[in-house]
Parts: sequence; structure tokens; C-alpha cells
Amino acid sequence: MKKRAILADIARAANVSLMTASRAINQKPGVSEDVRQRILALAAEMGYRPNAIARSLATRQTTTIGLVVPDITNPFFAQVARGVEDAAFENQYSVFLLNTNEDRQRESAALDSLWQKDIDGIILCSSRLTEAELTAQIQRFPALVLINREVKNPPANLVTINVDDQQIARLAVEHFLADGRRQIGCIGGPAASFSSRRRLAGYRRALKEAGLPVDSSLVENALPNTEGGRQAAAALLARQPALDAIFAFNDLIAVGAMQACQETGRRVPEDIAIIGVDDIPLAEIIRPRLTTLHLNLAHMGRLGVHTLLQIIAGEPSQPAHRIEPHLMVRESA
Amino acid sequence: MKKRAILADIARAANVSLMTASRAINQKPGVSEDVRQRILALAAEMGYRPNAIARSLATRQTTTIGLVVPDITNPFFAQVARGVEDAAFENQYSVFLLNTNEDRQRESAALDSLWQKDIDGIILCSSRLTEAELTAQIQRFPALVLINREVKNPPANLVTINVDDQQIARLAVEHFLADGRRQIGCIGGPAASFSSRRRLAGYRRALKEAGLPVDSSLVENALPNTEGGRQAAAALLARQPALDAIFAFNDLIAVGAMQACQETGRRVPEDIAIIGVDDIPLAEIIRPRLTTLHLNLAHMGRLGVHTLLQIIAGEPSQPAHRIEPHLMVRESA
DNA sequence: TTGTATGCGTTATCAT
DNA sequence: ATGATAACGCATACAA
Repeated sequence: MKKRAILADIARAANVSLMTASRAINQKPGVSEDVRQRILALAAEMGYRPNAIARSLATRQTTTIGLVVPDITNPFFAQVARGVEDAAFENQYSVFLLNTNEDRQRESAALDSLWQKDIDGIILCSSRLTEAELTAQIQRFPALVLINREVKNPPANLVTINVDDQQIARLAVEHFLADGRRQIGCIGGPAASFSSRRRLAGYRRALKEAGLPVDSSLVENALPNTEGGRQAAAALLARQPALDAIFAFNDLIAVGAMQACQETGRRVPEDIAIIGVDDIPLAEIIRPRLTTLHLNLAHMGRLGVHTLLQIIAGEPSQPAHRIEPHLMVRESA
Repeated sequence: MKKRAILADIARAANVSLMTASRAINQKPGVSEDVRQRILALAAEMGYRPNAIARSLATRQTTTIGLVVPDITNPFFAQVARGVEDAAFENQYSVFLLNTNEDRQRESAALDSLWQKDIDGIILCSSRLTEAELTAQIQRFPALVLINREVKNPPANLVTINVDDQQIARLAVEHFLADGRRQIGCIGGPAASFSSRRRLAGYRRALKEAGLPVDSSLVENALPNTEGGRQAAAALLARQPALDAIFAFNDLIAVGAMQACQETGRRVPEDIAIIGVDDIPLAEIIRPRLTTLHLNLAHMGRLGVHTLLQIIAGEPSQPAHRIEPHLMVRESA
């Protein structure tokens, strides 16, 4: 490994003090233009790059943020992560990636390690922490963005970004209703999921507003994958054979439900319509193509970073953002 | 934000010097057991965690690695990333995530930023750098693991991890042959992909060894997604209507090809068999289920981290690893 | 076993 | 405009 040039090397080569070299390189005032140019040229020639660690220690800023997700292999978080990383890169920030595996302990450990690294801010997705744990963590970091989670009294250094779950459920149900469907079932995600609970509430409310009965035997919970969707749909159809529509918590569940319908001799969408959420690539690949509520997840990630930078800069920012869904009508409903 | 305790606070509270506090906390010898316990208790009480930045500056070690991938939303890299992050976490390492978007410039910028951060090692996936650029980068980092890329004379701080592309192609072709297929086509990935080139070579060799003619009109290239697969397969089938098998560069291409076959009235696998590579979740979801060559990508990521740690620790490690594929026979072949 | 001096590479502060 | 000195928080080397 080649030895790398440090600021002292540049200063010595340019016959100036450390500080003038530092000022020149950081584009700060207080250096005559010719001296600055000479130093910059020398730095470029010697391949000098400031040591970020030393700089961080001196400035108490790391230009680094942490991204905590349950599982990066989940397409939902992979999309968010892409947006985060892109926006961070554009702003010269680096991002630490941490998986929690939906485990509270590991999530706490992840946050601990980020705290040790003295990062400037953190984007925390689908936190499983209790409200108390969360509050404690919030005061440890300069800035915090919560995705897929809300909190009662958000302090100034905390912003939440959530999908508009009520609207998601409303759009799905209204689409079914406009199509003449009246026996509308719902498959939620894990019972612990905040998003899932909100969507169930939205589903019930939309039914009620349409004057339809809200029957708990129309609802099932499922693991958020195709197999979960298949099993939940099978149970649902056994209980409610006349079902003519299913609103699913996400696309994977929707696809599983679709297959369960087909396996029981039902045609999609003729006999039963299905709508998912997320618009993952699979939605376009599967046949019939899945009608779903599209979410701009990469944008959610970008927004998270921009918000974080605002908080860090001390600029005012709205305490909560809501991502609006868009109905992608394809073939399943 | 609450002020955080530093080592000096602990030392003062315990009435000892900085060094005894440091030794106690780092589990180093030279501290009597009772003093150590007293310090540790105090540290726990005050919620002390060492400042990683300061420690890094002093020790010249960051216990941080960089993971550079073309695109984290690609399931292939998401799986690898998961393995990397898991193994890193187990070893108390943090990981920086960087996307290159398959852009040489951005890849260079990513490596630059990692260099500034003084990280201990890098896992670089599917690098698009030229051999010269790569050689230059290698001597800037203490340790480097290359995934999906080989290099001529690997230095001691560099280990490559590749999928066994020849074996992948061989297993696919042999499976087709055992099934009585004789008109075996191949859809490669992007022409620039090293993996794709090696698999094409393996495909040709396997045909030759079976005494079959190697006809370039049996080969197409495609973008690595379903639409690419669909178009390539359509072109292939137009040229070679009697085709009875297709080996695809990856599962997405395979699924696109499958749909192109079905759209032209062919039954899968009766009329034409299809085999993909990767075994992404979609392979089990799609109907007919996709026969494919399974790759343990998370293991690849874990291996990458372990190898990196070996290099960092100065332990000897084999210069190249090869990941073996496993044929998952499902329904498409 | 415990403590003191020094350095890691950079920036902030205060002089000149 | 430029420079000397201290400080960031910790660990290494050496002393007691």
C-alpha cells in the first residue's frame, strides 16, 4: 500500500503553514489567489485527499448518515436504499447500511454502533422499537428520519415519512366498488406492522362510507410473501366462497392470493379481482398483470436524505411527510 | 441532543488516569480486577461508548469496510449485501454502501470517497474499471475482495470471488441433453459482462463436448431483465423455430424468454425447455416454476467479509474462490 | 499496576 | 493574508 500524502506534506512542499494549506484546500477565504492556486496544483499532483477521520474529529461532523432497514433483500427497502444512496452521493455524504432482521435487539445494537461512529443523522425504516426506546434514541442523534413509523410528539430533530395508508386502502376499495364488486376481502400483513393496521382501518372505513357491512370474517392476516398470501387467501375463500375482490397488503401477498384463486378454479379478474400495494417488478411480470398501488420508494429515500440535511443545517422542515400512492390499473382488477 | 460522556469523564469519576480507564474498557491487561470492575460499572452507568472516530485516528483502523455494487435494487446484489452486512455485524464491523449505477466514473468516485474515509477493506462487485484502473486502486487499500471479476496477477491484498460460470453452463446443457434436447439456444447478458462471456464460452464448450454443432445463430444477447429476455427469445425463435431448449443468463431473462415462448404458442417445458441462473424468488413464483442454477449469494457476501478480515489480519488466504452452482429442477426444464 | 507524554491529521482560535 | 498553538478523543510508548 502506497503511503498517502497528508496536509503537512502539501504545506511543506508549498512552503506555507498548515493553515494556509488547509484554507486553500477547503476553499476558505484568507489566502491570496496565487498562493491558493499553487497549493491546489501541488495537492492535485501529489494526489492529496483530506483524511476524513481526522477532519471529523476536528469538526465534529462526519458527513455520514446511517440507513437502518429490516432487510435489504426486501425490494421495498432496496428501492428506498437506492434513493437514499443516490441523494447522499449527490451531497457528498456516505451511508452506513445496517440490517435489523426485524429484531429489536439487533436494531438497538445497530443504533448503538451508529452512535459510536458519530454519524450526522440516521434514516430508520420500519422500526420495531417501543415508543419509549425510540424516544431515548432520538435524543442521541443530531437528526433522525423515521420511515414507516409515526411518533406522538415529534421533537425538532425528528421527521417522519409515511405512505398514505388510508388513501391506499380507499383507492383500492373505490376501484373495486366502481367495478361493481361488493364482496371485498382484505389480507393484511403481519399483525405487528403499523402500516398494515392503518390499511385495515382504511379498508373498513371505505367500506363503511360505501354503506357496505364491515365483516371481520372478510379479513385475514398473512406473512408478507407469496406463500403467506396463498394460505390467507385459501382460508378466506373457504370462509367466504362468494368473495369477488381481495385487497392485499402488498404485491407478494396479492400474487399468492391470485394463485390461490386460480388453484380453486376462479378466474382473475372475471370471478375475483385483486389489488396489491408497492408495484414491485413482479407486478408487471406475473400473468394476469397485477393491478396495484404504486409507491415511489426511491423518492421516499431521497426525501429522507434531503430532510435529514435540512435538520442538520438547522433549517425548518415540516415534521411529517406523506407519500401519495398511484393506482396502476393492469389486468387483475 | 444529550452531551455524551468521554473517556476523561470516566477517568475523573473513577479517580484514575486516562490510561487505566482505557485499559479497563478495552479489556487489556495491566489493571487490577477490582479497579477494572469499578471503571466498567461507572462506564455502564454513564452510558459511555468509545468514540470510534477518535479511536480510528489513533489506531489507524476504522473497523469499517466498503461495499460497492452496481445497483442494490438488483436482487443479486441485495442478497450479496445481506451476507456482507450479516458477517460484518457479527465481527463488529460497519459497512458503507455505494452504488455505481454501472458507471465507471461513479465507481471511481465511490472508491475515492472510501479512500478518504480510511476504511480497512473493500468488497467490490462487478467492477467496470479497466485492468489498469483496478491495479491502481488495489494499492490504495489495505485489503480488497473482488466479486464477479478476475484479475491477472492478484497481489497479496486482493482476493477474487467468482461464480463458476463454466460449471453453470455445463450443468444446464447437460440437463437439456439428458432430457433429449438437441436444439439448444443461449441468451447471454450484456456483452460487457465478464460473467456472461464466460457462460457463453461454457455453453459452447459443453455443446462441443457433446458432439453438437456450435452455431452462432443459436445465441442472442439481452439486457438482464424480462423485457430483454422476451425480445431476445423472440428474435431467437424467429431464426430458429425448431429450438427445443434455452439457457438464459439469469432468471429474469429466462422468465422473459418463457413468456415469449408461450406467446408464440409453445408449451414450456413440453415444446421447449428453459433454464435460468440465480434462483431469485421469482423462480418459484412464476408458472411453470423455473428450473434454474441456484447460487448461494448471501454466502458469497459472507465469504467476502471473512476473506477481507483474513487479509487485514495478515493471515494467508487463497487468492481466488469459486462459488459452485446447484441445479434446482422445477418445472420449466 | 498505574501514570505521563506524545501523536494520529485536521480545523478553530487567536496572534501577527 | 499568514502563521503558531491548542484542541478533537483516544491509544501507543515509555516511565515510575
